[in-house]
Order: sequence, then C-alpha cells, then structure tokens
Amino acid sequence: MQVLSLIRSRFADVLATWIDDPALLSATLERIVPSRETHLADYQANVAMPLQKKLGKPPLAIAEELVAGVKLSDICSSVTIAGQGYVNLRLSPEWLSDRLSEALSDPDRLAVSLAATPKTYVVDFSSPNVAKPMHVGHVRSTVIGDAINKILRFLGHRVHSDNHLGDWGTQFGMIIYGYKHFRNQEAFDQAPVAELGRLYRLIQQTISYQDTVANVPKLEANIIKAEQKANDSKQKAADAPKDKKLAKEATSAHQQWLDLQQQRLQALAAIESASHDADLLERSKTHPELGQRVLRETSKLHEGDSENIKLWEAFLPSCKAEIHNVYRRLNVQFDFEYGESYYHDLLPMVVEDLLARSMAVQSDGAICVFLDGYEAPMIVRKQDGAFLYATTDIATAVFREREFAPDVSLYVVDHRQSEHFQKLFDVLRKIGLTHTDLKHVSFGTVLGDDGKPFKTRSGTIVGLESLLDEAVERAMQVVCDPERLNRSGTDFSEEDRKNIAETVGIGAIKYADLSHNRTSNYVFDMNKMVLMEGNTAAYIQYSYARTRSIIRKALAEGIAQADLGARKLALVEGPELALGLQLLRFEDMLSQSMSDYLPNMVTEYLFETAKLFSSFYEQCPVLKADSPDVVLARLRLTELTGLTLKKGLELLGIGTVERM
RNA sequence: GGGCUCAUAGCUCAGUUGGAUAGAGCAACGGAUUUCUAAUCCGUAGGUCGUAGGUUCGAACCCUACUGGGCCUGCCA
Repeated sequence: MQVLSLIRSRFADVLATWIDDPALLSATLERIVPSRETHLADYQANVAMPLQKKLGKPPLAIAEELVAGVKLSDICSSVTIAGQGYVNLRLSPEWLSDRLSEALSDPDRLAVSLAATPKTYVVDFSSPNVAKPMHVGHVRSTVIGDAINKILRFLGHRVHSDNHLGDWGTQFGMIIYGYKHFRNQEAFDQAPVAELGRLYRLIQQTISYQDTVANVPKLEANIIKAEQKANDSKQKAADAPKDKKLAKEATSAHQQWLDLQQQRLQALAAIESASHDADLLERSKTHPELGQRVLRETSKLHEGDSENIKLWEAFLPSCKAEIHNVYRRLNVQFDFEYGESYYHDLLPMVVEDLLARSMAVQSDGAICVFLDGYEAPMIVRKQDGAFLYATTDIATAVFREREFAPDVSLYVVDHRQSEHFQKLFDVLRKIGLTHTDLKHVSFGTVLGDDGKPFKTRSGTIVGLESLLDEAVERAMQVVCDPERLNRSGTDFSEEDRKNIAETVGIGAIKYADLSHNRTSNYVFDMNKMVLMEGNTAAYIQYSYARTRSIIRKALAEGIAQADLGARKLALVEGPELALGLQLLRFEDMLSQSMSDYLPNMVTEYLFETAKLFSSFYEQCPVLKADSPDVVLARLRLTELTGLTLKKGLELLGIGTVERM
C-alpha cells in the first residue's frame, strides 16, 4: 500500500492550484512525510513555512487554507495545525484497519504493488576473485547486492544479477606458477582448492618478501631526501616565525621523515622475522623476481598458451565449486556468472575502438584514456600488451547493453574503487551508453576492533567459512542453553537445533552488515553480533517465532486459519494502532530504501516493527483478551506482523524459524 | 601536491536527504516472570552533533575555512 503517494496526491489537488512550477510542486509534495513526532501525528506536511515567500502570506494562514481545501476525511481522523505551520495528520483507525485487512488477504505480497513502470536493472555484486579464499570483505558486496537484487524484484522490476567473477587475473598466474614449481601432488589430488589456496599464499608471501627487501634501499634514499627537506622547512619556518603556513609545512615535512623511518623499521622487522623461515629464504633465492615470473604466467595464459589454458581449465571448476558452497550457505543466487574470462576475446576490439575514436592514446608504452578532472589516466592496455580490469569493465558494460539494454546498472563494489567507476562511467557515456543510469553502489570498509581493516591478530585475513562456522557455533550455544530451554519449555530435536543455529548464526552476520549505512565503514565485532540481543537479526527472528507461537496455540484451540485472513482488524488500543501504522508503511519503506539502495532502512524498519510488536505483546494479551472479537482482531494483527517480519527478512536474504 | 570520504552519548551506530524537545543498541543503574517463548518488557542516567563563520522562517544535514582520521592518486582488481 502506497500511503505516502496517496496522501501527497490529495495535497497535490490543492497545491497545484497555487504553484505553477512543476519542480517546485514536486519538491513541496516531498515535504509531506511520516511524522517523527509520533505523539503528535502519523504523517505531517511541512509545506506552509517554505511557501510563505512564494505566496506572500504567513505560514499559519497558508496552513489554514490548506486544511480547509484538502480532502482527507476518508483517510484521516484528524487534520490539525501545530507549531509554526505544520499540518498534522492522524489516520483514522477504520481506514488503517481496512488497509491492513487488504494486506492480510494477500499473504504473498502483503498488498505491495508492482512497479507501475518496471525498469530493467543489472546488479553486479559479490564478484570475488576465485582461487583466493573468500574473506569478510566479500560479505558486504554479496549481502548488500543480494538484498538490493531481491527487493527490486519484489517491487516488480526486471533484474539481472551478475557475479562478475575474477577468474582471469594475476592470481591465476600465481597459482599456475605455484602449481608448476611448488605443488604437493598428493594434497592437490585430495583437496585441490585447499592446495591451491596454500600455493596462493606461498607465492603471495614470497613476492611480498622480495618487494620488502627491494624497497629498503629506496626507503633509505627517500629518508635522506626527507631529512633534508625537513631541515630546510624547519630553517625556513625559523626565519619567518610568524608564517603559519611555513610552520605547518615544517611539521608535515618532519612527520613525513618520521613516517619513512618508521616504514624502514617495519620493513627491517619483517625481513628479520622472515630470516627464521628457511623455506621462504630458499624460495626467494631460487625464484628471484617472482612477481615478474607470475605476470609472465598470466600473460601466457592470456595469449592462449596451451599448458596454462589447460591448467586454468583444470583449476576453475573446483574453485567455483568452493565459492558456490559459500553462496549456498548464504542463500545467494545469481542469474549469470560470466566472469572476466568471458570477455577476453572482446578486449582488443575495445582498445581499437577507443583508439579509432581518438579517445585513447599511447603514453609511456601503454594505451591510456585521459579524462578531464583526473591526473591519472585510465589505462586500457599495459606496456607488455596485457589488458586490465578497466578494459574488461568496458567490454562487460557494452555486452550488458546489447544483451539486456538496462535502464539502471548497479555496481556493488568497495568505495575505494569510486574513482575507477567515475572514470569508467565517463568513458562509457562517451562511447554512447547514454540511456543507462550507471551507478556505483559503494560501501565502506569492514574494520577490526582496532579500527583497521579486519584481520586476525597474526595479521592474516580471516576466512569467510570459519567466520560463518563461528557464528553458527555461538548461536548453537544459545540454542542449547539449558536454563533458557527450561524456561521456554521448548524441546528441540538435534535437527531443529542445527537448523535454528544455522539460521540465526548466518542471519547475525548478514544483519550486522546490512544494518549499517552501506557508505560508512563499520567495525566488525563477533562478540557483539552473537550476543543476539538488541538490534540483531535474532531479535527479529525471535519476534517472528513469537507470532508463530501465538498462531499455533490459536489453531490448536480451534480457531480456523481462514479466520486469520481477509477480515476486519478493528484496532483500538495504542500499541495496536502503533504496530498497525508501522505495518502499513511496509511498501513506502521498501521504495524509499531503493531510492538510494540503502538496505539499512529495511533493517531499521524491521527492528522498529519487532519492538512495536514486543510492546504490543506485553500490553495486549491476544488469546486471553476480553472478547472473542478482540482475540480475532489481535490474532490477525499478530499474523500480519509475522508475515511482514518474515517477508522483510526474506528480502534481506535472512531466514526465519517457527520456533527458537 | 591533487581528489574522494568521514567526525553525533563511555563503546558501536541510526538520523526518512533542511523540519517541532537529536535517536537506538551495548555497557551502567533501578524495576517487571502463578499470565500467549525473559533471545523479552518498563524506567533512570548519559550530547556544545570536531571547531569557527555563513546561507534561511528553521541546520547534525547545504556553503566556506580550519583541525583530525581513512581511502585513492599510471601499468593489481
């Protein structure tokens, strides 16, 4: 039910006679919103104050004319003026009850309408590099993208979800090189992905060590320069003691000098700790310039070298299978999974096309597109002839345009790539992809409790699988807590327990991610997450289970399922009305959350709904209410609450259980 | 150097895109269970929304400057 647009259209009937400018009219209508002051109003129109200049009247007079003109008597029980000119609306309980009855008679969609003008979306999300173990950083793109995908579909749009797998990049050069030189055949035969993961880390570690060693002389040279600069600036600042800018420069130069020294010490410490690792030293010695060797393997793969292609084809299925295990567990599906490799044959044409349009030029041996407003160009072909992700991204967008002709193309990717996407979109528009709304749905970094990107104490990245396992394990502890089981009088089978723990544990991880505004960084704290109290998935899942518990008892007491739907609700008490009003807002909330692709608006809504239900639950007995009519009305409200919570969680990719 | 971004309660975060007395969870404190699941509820305390200006009927939100953090800044994705 689109309540907001209905109310706005009533106001538009009056406002349109006052305002000619359509832009101003629609801006004015957007000032009609759900009220924050719930003790004063359900909805409020903040339109009188901004119109005082335009109409040349005091706001209170405008508000009075508005209230006199607008037709709301069927919807509202009261329309009043307050403060400097706020128009406060209170919905009539009858109208509210009727709308909720409609939702109840449509349990699949809860009377949420399908988009009047459906759009075609491409949603690009998750997109991990295969052959690298997935870690917590991959959760955000996967979970946010999946929620957006599911919500847009529910709202009636055509959505193509694409997992743009990194299946063609440098990491394959790494594991191919590793496989050729360091593999443990027995381990590979038994568990190929684990062995490839080991090889990946082995190569990574060696390259990083070599880079560190090679970097020390450069650092030392820079330290000397920085020291000189620091001294010079200090001198200049001392010569002109009143110049604040020079003083600031001096501190900054000094700081840079200190930073470089610190970096050198860190590098030396890393080298020192590596010196105890005989295998590493040996590897580094026998495979000098490993980074270059790895790149060579990658370019051989791209050039079609038969041995490397064969290895790639051998590795890919098991790598994909591994990733799909995670998706299965997270209940995430994609329509397509073409991956970068799919576009490889198109890349030379992309570059030729850019050259033909004179958009790309040679520079330092690479082929680059220079764009206004950016220092660095977008490189589409490297010196050595290899293509980059920018090239692939262009090819991918062109392909999607031809295949789907999307109205909107969403890229759910880390905010660190925002400049890349700005450049990419700039190029895409220049080559004619103008009718697609290209949007980087960026998200912040997941941090550890030290405020730095999430890692364990030893510094290695935490694998996603083990993270999920831990959350499920912690959920299991709560499920099996004997005191709790005794109190709630529930008796779960082993299978029930497993199911509940999995649903609650995975839900906890997803919810923690989704409940933050996607644009901000957030601190990942397993301890808080698995408390399963307060603003968590478990709280909402628990509220849902309580609605089910009441419904089960009602059915057991002989109330027919048919009595629960499609009948009048007749809400009277405060907690009933507050909950009912909240349930009425489901559709408005969903569209609102998709106007800027913010799933946290959905979690916020569900949490609020669950709280209102808990409050209702405490204050309004359902089965033991005074009269059979009230019992039925409250049962229906309980049923609709359950349906709404379940649907909301489902749209976020979070499951529910009937008992917990 | 340039660009992007962030700064809100002790901690972790919301804040419906400029509306009324700035909210929630956790932690702290005090209450509630013969009553539909206490993974719950009710209450208390906690804030100069980084600083200083500006814009306007009205600013946590927009603009400018400053302070401090993060990220990006030509051949990884």
